[in-house]
Amino acid sequence: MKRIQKTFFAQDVLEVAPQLLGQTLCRRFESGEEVRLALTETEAYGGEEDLASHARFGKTKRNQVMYGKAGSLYVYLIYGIYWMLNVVTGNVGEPQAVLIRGARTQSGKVLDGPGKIGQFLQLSKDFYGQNCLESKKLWFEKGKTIKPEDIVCSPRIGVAYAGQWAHKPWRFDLVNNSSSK
DNA sequence: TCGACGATTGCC
DNA sequence: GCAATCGTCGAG
Repeated sequence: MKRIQKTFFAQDVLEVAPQLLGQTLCRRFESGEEVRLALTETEAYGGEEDLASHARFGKTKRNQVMYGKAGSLYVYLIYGIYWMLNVVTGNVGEPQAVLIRGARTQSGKVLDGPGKIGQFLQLSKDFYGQNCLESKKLWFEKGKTIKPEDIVCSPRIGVAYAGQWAHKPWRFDLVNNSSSK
């Protein structure tokens, strides 16, 4: 299998987020077991001007990795319970990231929601700042290419505080996967 | 330092 | 409808 390279993640987040649909997310556990997920739902977070983004207050201890190299993993704890998985995109200095919201296992199990993804992948703070171009624990491989007409855009989830930015259609779903929303 | 709260989920 | 649970953030 072929690991997805830096040129892909270095694109603008609005290019990367939809193009990640259908690609393969790979995880190697401590036991040596490897699992692969087909991505079905993503969300794009733009720069500091995006009031829905963690970068809206500028660079902070938590979000600094978003300002770094494309392909870096931005993993953070939400509600003290769930670990969220993001991949940094764009150029260094531009805090962009894609949130992984949904995927399907090889056995067909549906992981619907970012918290469940993190649970399944057994994420932790150790993943913060890892680079998916090099990591032995988490990376992306070339999967299926999704046709534009099979992608559905809608507003992002859980960002009502973001004013007009909450309405941006920056959530991307597979069309045959969006019925449950 | 302090108080508030979140890119969520599941149970009441 | 709301509690769980804690690190981070801006304010004081």
